[in-house]
Amino acid sequence: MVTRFAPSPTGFLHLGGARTALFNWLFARHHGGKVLLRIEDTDIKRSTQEAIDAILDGLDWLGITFDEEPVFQTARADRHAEVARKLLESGDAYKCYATAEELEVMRAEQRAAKQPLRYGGRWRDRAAEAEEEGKPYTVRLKTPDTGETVIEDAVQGRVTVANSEIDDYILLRADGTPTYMLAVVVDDHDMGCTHIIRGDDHLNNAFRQLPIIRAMDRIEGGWPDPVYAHVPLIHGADGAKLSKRHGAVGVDSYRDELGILPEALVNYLLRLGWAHGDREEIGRDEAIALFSLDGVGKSPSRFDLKKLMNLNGHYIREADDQRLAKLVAPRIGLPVDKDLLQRAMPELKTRAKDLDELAEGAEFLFKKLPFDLTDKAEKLLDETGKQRLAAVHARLEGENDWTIPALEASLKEMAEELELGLGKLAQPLRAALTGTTTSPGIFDVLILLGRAESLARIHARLAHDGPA
RNA sequence: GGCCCCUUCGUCUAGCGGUUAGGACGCGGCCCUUUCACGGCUGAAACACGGGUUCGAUUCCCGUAGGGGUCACCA
Repeated sequence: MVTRFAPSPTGFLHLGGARTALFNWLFARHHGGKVLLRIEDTDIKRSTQEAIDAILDGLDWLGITFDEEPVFQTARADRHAEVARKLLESGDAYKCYATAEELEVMRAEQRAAKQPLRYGGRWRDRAAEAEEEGKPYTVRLKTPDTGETVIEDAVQGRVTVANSEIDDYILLRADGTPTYMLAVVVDDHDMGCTHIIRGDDHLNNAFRQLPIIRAMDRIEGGWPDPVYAHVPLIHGADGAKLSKRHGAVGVDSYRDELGILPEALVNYLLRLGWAHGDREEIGRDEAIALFSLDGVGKSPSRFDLKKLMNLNGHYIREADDQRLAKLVAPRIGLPVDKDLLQRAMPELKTRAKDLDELAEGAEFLFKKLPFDLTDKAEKLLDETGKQRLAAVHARLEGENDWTIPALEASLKEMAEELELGLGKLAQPLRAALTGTTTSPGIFDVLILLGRAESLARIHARLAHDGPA
């Protein structure tokens, strides 16, 4: 059992591609088979090394690994041409001398006449004529023109297309290079792929590719039909195929710009178009255990950032503190004490849905006096706020047991004496300590900052003659 | 336009002839509470429409409508 992911390197790793890769990977792992990677770089003009690196990098980040070295399609051009030649020799393909310009004119006429756009087989039954000798030609597949082709798709079910709908398309370009349509089929065969799991934008292609497979099976044998599984596409919020205009579509921007954890994206992508009863939060190992093509739905799904974010919050809460500290540190615009950051993590991580929010929440730890307060925090330190802060300061100065239970007992007692809610003391204190109105529990903040720093920050506020 | 596919709350989905149509995100309320979160409870919210088949259709069949995909010497 062999599956494969076959991206064309014309950009970053697209979300849709990532999900296709994930499904192939899960399917293979579930069945104890192999997943292979093939880079479809036959479009030399659009393929770049950066794109290849970006795709490899994205897959690696998601933890999608392959069982063999990647196959580069361009390196196999000779083999593709060889298959084309066999098809030519057997009469399953023929030489076509029509030029690109002629064909464009033909299509324009068909469009104008509202006819279906077809090649029509103008060179199909003409043996290469003498006068064409030496002229450039393309090699076209001679597809059957009667009957119909049926595919039992593992996701889409039975799909039937009349053979008359299938055009004689080009296998080899005039310069002798293979087209995608030929290359995929040959490579899938040579790589031993048994299951083709891909986006359903390829469903129509399957009907065009099958004739090559069947012809080769007739010619040399050993070319069985693969099992096809065409997975519905991911759409944007507007219901159209996900593209650049929908904003972030590369997995790298989810990592770098949105601060998403790979396990969150994997879980989200898994649930987009696939389900196993009511299960929502599914880790990697469990995904392997549960995955099957039966669970893949037939309708396209829309990408919902809110839900991804929610899942991300879940995985942040579950993530190891040391790992989080490492990921968050570079996102804080201040020199960071990694140790302190890690110690604070249990309190910080319940309050963030992405790594930037986490960084934002951690910022107060690393501020240096004097620092500014947010407007809301400033308002908490009005006359009464300052009075209460002064009282708290006095109380804390006399506190030698700097632990959560002791500080909590102390301030609660104080609040009772003053007949105030604890919040009346905690909020001004929070403002002075963190410069903001939201933070982890006030006693956690006191402990994290430590006695000296806490008292210094309070003192700085009391000494400060700012507005209000 | 031809061909192919799809259609359950706003979104992701469960359902595979008989259910008070379930869960999750988001949204509202309540609880917890030192803020913000987390967590718990709770509410509003869906079977596109029309015909069949059937004792009975969300479920099966056929239309209609809507959406999507695809029609290159791109992949």
